[in-house]
Amino acid sequence: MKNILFDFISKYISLTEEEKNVLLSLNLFRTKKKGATLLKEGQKSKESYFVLKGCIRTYYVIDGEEKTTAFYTEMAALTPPCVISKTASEYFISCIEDSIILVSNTDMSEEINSKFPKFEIMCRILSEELLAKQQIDFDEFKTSSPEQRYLNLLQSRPDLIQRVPQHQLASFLGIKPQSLSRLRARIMEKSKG
Amino acid sequence: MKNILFDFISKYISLTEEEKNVLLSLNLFRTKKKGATLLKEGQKSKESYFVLKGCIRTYYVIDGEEKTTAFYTEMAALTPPCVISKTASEYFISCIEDSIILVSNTDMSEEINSKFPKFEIMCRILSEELLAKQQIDFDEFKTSSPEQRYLNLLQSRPDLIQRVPQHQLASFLGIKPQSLSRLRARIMEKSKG
DNA sequence: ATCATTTCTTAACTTTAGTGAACGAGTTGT
DNA sequence: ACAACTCGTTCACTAAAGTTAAGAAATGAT
Repeated sequence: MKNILFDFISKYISLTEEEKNVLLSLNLFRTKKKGATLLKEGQKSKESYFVLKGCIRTYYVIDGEEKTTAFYTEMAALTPPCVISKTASEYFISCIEDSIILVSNTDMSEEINSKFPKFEIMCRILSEELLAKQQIDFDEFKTSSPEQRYLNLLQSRPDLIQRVPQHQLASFLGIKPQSLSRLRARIMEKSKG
Repeated sequence: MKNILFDFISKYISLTEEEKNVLLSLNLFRTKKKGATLLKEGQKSKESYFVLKGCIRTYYVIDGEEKTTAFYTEMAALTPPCVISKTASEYFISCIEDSIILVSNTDMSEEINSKFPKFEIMCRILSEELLAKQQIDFDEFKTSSPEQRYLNLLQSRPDLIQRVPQHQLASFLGIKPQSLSRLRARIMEKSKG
């Protein structure tokens, strides 16, 4: 697990052994069971997450229905909007699989950032990259039909289709589970005929 | 114009008069005519933008058709994904109105950030905030129908409906111009009957 | 192992978006 | 002033997603 973390960090900054030890001494790794909840709607939180192994999802409950909007798998980082805005969370976060998550909190991060300006720089670069990546994803979503979105997902994150329940995939694609079933049948039909 | 910039910055960090002067001495303000292009598809760029006055849009050309995905108005910042990934741009940026834009470039920003760690912190916070805000927008988009999206926009950015052409608004909402016309007629009908 | 629950698929029907075409209003360029 | 465009709207038609309901398959709990 340590290696996954340090491999990730090394893409942005280089750490000395001492710095690595400081990080490890904070004991941030958590193992979570499938189905475990990390954050609930209405809750306040200062926690950010980094997925070392497994898969977590964010979902809203709207009119009693779960609407899954994002999946985070290995090497993905998530700071919920409520942590930034210091307001109550509008959504839930839970584990889709047994997972190992690095959980950090804002106060601790601020402290580390002020002690090690390197981290401040990493956080800035990481945020910029995530923002750019999300802009592209959002644009792709806006400019595609549900069917194209599904085909794109098949290309870009084929693992998700395997490890995530269909009804959660559906709302991730912005449609109902029945529509996803139908759309998949339609695609199969096309590739046959 | 200076005031708009410094008011914006003051939300994140406080600047001394000297620091303000350093910023102004860089001469970053640009006035642009309606229709002027800031970035073209296929082009490489190191420029980031901050809108002081006016409105700019990002759009793709897909199968010969313009697909507008975002609008940036007063006090909005934009670093195109291609600047972060150092690749050729996938989209265009142009002015919808006569605008005053602050244009900065990566090399200059890096230099300022290393000289004034304050700016590094501001950039990190700003990126985190924009990321959080965009996550919410994306989630809202995914969980809404086109009609709901239009009604939301009417609430959250009523000025856009006035200052932006309908067909650009349509692709921003993820639909065709004809569908937006129809959808608006439908809403009018409902509020009457 | 069995029962209960959840998940996925299918189907029929309704609603809405996409498509192609036409029209009038407003703009631009000459 | 005129022609050429662009833009927004409307219409008829097609295609696809939402809705409601039912049943099969998979999962979980006792």
